[in-house]
Amino acid sequence: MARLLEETADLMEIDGADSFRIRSYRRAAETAQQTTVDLVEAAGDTARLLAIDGIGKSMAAHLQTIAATGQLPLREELLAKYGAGVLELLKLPGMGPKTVALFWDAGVIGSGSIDSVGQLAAAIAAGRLKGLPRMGEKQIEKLNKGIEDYRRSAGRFRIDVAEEEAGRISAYLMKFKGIKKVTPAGSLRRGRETIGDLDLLVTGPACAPEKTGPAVDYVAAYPGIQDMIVKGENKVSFHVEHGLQVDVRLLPEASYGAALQYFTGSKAHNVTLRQRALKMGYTLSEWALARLDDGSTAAGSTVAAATEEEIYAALKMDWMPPEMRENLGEIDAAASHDLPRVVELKDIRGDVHMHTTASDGHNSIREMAEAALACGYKYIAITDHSKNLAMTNGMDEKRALEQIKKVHAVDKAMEGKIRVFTGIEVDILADGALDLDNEVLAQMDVVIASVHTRFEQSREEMTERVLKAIDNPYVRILGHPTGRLLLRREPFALDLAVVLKRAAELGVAMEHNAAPERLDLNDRDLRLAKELGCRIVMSSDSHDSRNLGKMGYGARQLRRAWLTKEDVLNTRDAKGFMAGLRPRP
DNA sequence: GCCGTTTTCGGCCCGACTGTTTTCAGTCG
Repeated sequence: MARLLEETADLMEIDGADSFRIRSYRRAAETAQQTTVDLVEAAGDTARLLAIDGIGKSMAAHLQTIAATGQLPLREELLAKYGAGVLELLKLPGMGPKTVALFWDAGVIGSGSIDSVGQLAAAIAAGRLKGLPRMGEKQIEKLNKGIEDYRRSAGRFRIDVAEEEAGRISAYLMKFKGIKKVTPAGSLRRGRETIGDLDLLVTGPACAPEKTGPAVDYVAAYPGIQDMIVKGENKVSFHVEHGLQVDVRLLPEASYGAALQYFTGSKAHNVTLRQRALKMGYTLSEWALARLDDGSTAAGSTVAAATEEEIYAALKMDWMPPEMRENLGEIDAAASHDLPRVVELKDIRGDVHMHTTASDGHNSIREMAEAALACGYKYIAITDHSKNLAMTNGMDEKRALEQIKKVHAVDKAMEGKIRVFTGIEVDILADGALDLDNEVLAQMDVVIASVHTRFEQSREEMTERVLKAIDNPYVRILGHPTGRLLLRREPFALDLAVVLKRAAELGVAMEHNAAPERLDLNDRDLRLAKELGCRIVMSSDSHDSRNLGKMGYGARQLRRAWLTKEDVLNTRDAKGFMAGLRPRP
């Protein structure tokens, strides 16, 4: 639904529709993407749709049409007019709706075509763009480069990959005298699971207005740059390895808070925030929150600019963590001082999903325990794979029982500095049965059940399979519930709401697998899990002692889902954690 | 197309950068 609405908005823009009408479609698309309401189900009840912010009478009817037919007539109509290929054309850098419309009017691209990028490339090669308005030599060259970039563009990047790149660039920038601070903003700061491009804010004396020249030159000399996109007074944009786009912004220290707020976003959060500012007689930009003197100019006196806290305070709001800034109600909550205190990484006291050399891990039980102790944890559970996963050297019943003894030995050897629980990540077989006998599972402290095979099952089969697995009374946690691998493998088909409801009844906890390639459940599904009464356990799923420290990526997803300490079982001490798990039969 | 401590009509966020413009349009975030 989100995709159809978004594409309709794109097409309407090419068609020259009213921009505010277009905005409504985009807003509805965003809502469809983020809501925990099952829109197909809600389509039967118009009042439920109308209750959603940004959904009015027309949009509700559109949603109902999509739910019933899988199509939106307006989109079909515009696609027929301009050709399906224009949607791809819009993704080219520097290519917007006006340019698409220009090319369509000029016959450069045609209706019915699905390869508008190819058509455009051919038109450029044939020199058919010459003479069109705004199509000077440089513009055409830019389009050509845009096509090249697009054809090898990498799209989105995992949060850990983006963070490492940010670290490298920051280290380089900090060597410049006069640069005092480098802060990642944008979706990285908001902790999104994938990042489209990297926003880096830079400040210090070298970033003072009209004196940025040398600093800009230094930024532009970063050795990792593959090609330069933009080099201006306050902004340098370039691509680094794998096509990741980096936007570096230089800002004076006095504006740093305004800039950080602005470039952290999200866009939707900022739009709503600026509307609020206007109502209060202010205007908000990356430079400052300023008084709107007589409405004629924005040159009023500065109200707040140096820190985010003072800007939010001037707007009569509480400051909120960046992870919450998605325009999902946080602005109202901050204004009425009702923001929940979301969980923090330091609240996490134990990690109960990790592997050792007994299956496919790289370290011994003892090494994992020592590393976890160094992370400040009070307890861990050792949860190696079961025999069905032969490629991981998964354990059969006999080895699993031996492993219990080894874990007990290490637990004892740690002398109470850290508790080491026994456990298993037992495979959920294709029919929903578990891979190890109940007699063995009964002896494990932490039984995590996970799907690792036969991802291609139908939604019905997979849902039955998982329901059957969690019905087993020894299962205490459902591991990586949707099985996705970010940017590599889609989640398997599953009626998650049904599973979550049943898990809540049974007392089976949902894992949030914090490994940056999984982050499973995702933020929206975590919200849904909370709404349906599930408890969450966050785990690192470490296969190497060095990965124990990567829990922070998961913590950010929990914060994005507005989860509090109380919602997450492993914020409790060892005793409280075990008491919060499903009781053993 | 949505929405209401300005409003059921008439509003709807803000600025940087680029190219080809001689004062601005288009794109981007």
